[in-house]
Amino acid sequence: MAQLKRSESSTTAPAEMPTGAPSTGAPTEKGQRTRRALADAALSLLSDGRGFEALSLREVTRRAGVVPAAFYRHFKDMEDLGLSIVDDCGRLLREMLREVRQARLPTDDTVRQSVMVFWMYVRANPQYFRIAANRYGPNSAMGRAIKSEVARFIDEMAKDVRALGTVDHLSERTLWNVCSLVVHTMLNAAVDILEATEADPAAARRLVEDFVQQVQIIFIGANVWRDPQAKAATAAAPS
Amino acid sequence: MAQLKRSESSTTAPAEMPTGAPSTGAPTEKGQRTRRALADAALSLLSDGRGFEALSLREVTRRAGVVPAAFYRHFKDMEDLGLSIVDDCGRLLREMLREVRQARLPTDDTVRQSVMVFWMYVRANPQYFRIAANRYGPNSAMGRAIKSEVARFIDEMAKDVRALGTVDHLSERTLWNVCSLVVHTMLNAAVDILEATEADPAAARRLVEDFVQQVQIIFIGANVWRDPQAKAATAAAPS
DNA sequence: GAATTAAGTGAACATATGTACACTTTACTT
DNA sequence: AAGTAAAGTGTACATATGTTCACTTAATTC
Repeated sequence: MAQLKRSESSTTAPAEMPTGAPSTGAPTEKGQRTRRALADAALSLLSDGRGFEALSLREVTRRAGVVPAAFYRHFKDMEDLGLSIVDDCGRLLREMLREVRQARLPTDDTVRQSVMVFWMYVRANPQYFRIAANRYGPNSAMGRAIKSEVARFIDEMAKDVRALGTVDHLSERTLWNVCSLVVHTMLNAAVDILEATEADPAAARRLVEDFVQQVQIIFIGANVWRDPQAKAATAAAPS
Repeated sequence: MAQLKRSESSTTAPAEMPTGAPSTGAPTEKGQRTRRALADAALSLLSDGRGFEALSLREVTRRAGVVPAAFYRHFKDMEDLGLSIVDDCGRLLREMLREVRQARLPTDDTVRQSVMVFWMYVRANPQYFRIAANRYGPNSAMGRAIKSEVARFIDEMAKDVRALGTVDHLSERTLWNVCSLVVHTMLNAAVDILEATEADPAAARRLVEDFVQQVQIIFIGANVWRDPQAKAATAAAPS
């Protein structure tokens, strides 16, 4: 349930055959290479500021330097490709989280330091953050997959923040809410920053600073927040 | 500069001829009607959870009950249509802001009450909020237009909040940052809520509550925040 | 009511797309 | 080295798209 429903085509390995058959079935190395080429082609097209839905199969194969028919050797259809990409993206996000986790620091600096790790990842893998812009579109399988991946990310982050011991007064739901706010702000920022970074690097740095401040404000708010217990201190309106 | 660069085809009126010519040039009533039909068709297609870029001209005309060629009597191309829609959307947002402004209330309840107005608007005009999902895609004219419209919205909101007199300690930039955070959170929420509202109304209400809490936390954080003047109280890291 | 202009139609075009099939090439296994 | 299955090719077809043009219909103005 909490696990992202992975498509048949897991990205890295071909999901080893359940029945023995050890001899055949293992995909060749070149196979993996063009598979990656297709994914990269899609990502590069996505980087031109277009939505995934606006991509055509032929376009992708063209960019990958392959004939259209070859596509089907690797993916069932475009949707399958999309899911595979989202999968990779999730892996990256989780790796990033792990890195942030390792960098234990004095409390209030944690935010800025974490943002710097984030920013580093964004610059190193722009394509993967750009697809965050496709995170809506509920009826598309890709949109759903991204949402699922983001939820997972929020879950892990909530656990991490909880472990810091600085938010003991927050209920589970409130904490999750806070983390959700931070993550979505982060994804928004990633897209904006990437957009600016090519045109005006100085503006991009300013955006990063703004993002730092936003996250700091959120955490300040979270620290001060008191969950309503018994008496409703926060809500007085009847509606 | 601050004004959204409107396309040739302003939505409501045909931007009266510069030179006199008072007799001809006025578009007929039926003309306006199918023009609206086209926009509505696009909106309804958008509501299926697809991105604007994934819409085809023929699809729109089909849904509007018009032959493809008729499209060109009203819009130069799909991009033109998109800009027109964004324009309408901006009008709606500003109307919403005006309504929130009128409802002056005890300070802390302002948030909840404002959110309720917002929520009302979302339910009344789902289509227009759904297109917020298309707010990325920097290279598309539509994406840029939406961004411009959102920026305008943030500007007005910042002015309103400033007028409340509860954030005198915040610098312009910090205030703008806070409002930006709120607005983007609002747009995110709108999309999520609309998605849920059809499948599970109870979940939708919960999302609204979560959104209320997020905004409250942001404003609490903003109230506590102190802009660094001279001594840097917030940032101690060298990097 | 005739004239004029906007709005809508139908057919046609060149082009792009997704998918299928039989085929050749490449790489791995024994 | 031979055999086998995967990976890649080329061609083909049905379908969808954007745009055009000459045309009919409807509305507005004099």
